[in-house]
Amino acid sequence: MPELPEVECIRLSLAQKMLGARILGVVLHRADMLDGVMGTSRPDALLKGQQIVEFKRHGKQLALCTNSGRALIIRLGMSGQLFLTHDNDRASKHTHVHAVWRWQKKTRSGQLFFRDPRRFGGLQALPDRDELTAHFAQLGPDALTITRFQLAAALKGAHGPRRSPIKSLLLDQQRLAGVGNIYADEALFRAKIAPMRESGKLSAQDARTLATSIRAILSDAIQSGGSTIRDYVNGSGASGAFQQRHQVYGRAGEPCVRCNAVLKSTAIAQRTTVWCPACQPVVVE
DNA sequence: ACGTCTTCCTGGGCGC
DNA sequence: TGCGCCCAGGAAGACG
Repeated sequence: MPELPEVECIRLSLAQKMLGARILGVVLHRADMLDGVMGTSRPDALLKGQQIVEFKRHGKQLALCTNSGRALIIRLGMSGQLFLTHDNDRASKHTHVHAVWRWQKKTRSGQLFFRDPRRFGGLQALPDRDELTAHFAQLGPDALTITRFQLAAALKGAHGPRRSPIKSLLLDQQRLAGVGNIYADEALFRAKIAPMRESGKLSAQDARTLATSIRAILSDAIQSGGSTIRDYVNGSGASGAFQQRHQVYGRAGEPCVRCNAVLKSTAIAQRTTVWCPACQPVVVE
C-alpha cells in the first residue's frame, strides 16, 4: 500500500477539493469491503447526506469525518487507490472499484472512487468521534511525528526489552503507525542500523537517530508526492517521485550510495529487506 | 504477552 | 504469444 507518505498525499489532495462537500449518493459494489454497519443503515454508515468536515490520518489509515459526527475509515491495503476522476485512458481503472461517492460542493461536483484489486484494504464505519479516537488509539504513535522517547518506549516494551528485529517492530502498526516495507528499509539505512538487530538492544542514541531518520524520510517522501512503485496515484491522479530517491529499497545487488559496498537482500518478518552490510553493522562495538 | 508463520487476493514481469 | 512461476506498498488470525 500506500504507506504513510502516500496516504498523506492522498489526504491532502482530497481535502483540497472535497473539504466541505456533501455526499449526495453512494454505491457500494462489494458489501464485504465495509465493516461497522451494525446499528445503522448502510447509507448512513457510508456518509450519505452528510458533509465532510475533516480528512484525518493516523499511520496509514484515512478517516472521512462528517458534520453528523460519523467517520468512515479507509484502509488501502496493498493495492488500494482513491481518486476523484476516471482516467479514460486506462480501462483497468474501471475494474475493482468497490465504492463510489457522488459529492457536491457549492457549484462543483464530482465522484470519489475507491478501487482495490487485491482487496486487502477496506472501509470501516464509526458512529462518532470518540469511537474514531479510540480506534486510532489502538495504533501506535504516528510515525511522522515519532519522538525518540516514544520510540525508546516501544523498543523497551511493557514487559522488558523486545527480542524481535528492529525492522519487525517498525512494521508493527500497534507499536508505530505508518511505516511499511519501503520506508522501514530507507529509515534504517539512513540511521545506519542493521534491520535484524534486536529491538531491545538498541541504545538511547540509536533510538534518537532512528526517530529522526523516520521523520525525515517520511516528510521528504511527502514533499516528493510519495513513492509510485506500480500504480500509486494521489486523489488527483498524480504519481509520486520519491521512488527515484530510494537508497536501498529495490536496489539489492547494487552499490551502496554511501560506501559502494554491495547491498544485500534478506528476509525479515517474511518481507524482502535490503540493507548495506558495511554501513549498517549487525554487531556494534 | 510475545514472536513467527500462514493466509487472504489480483496482476505485472520474467523466463522458457 | 502464451503459460507458469514468483513477487508485490499489508495485516489479521492461528499457533507455539
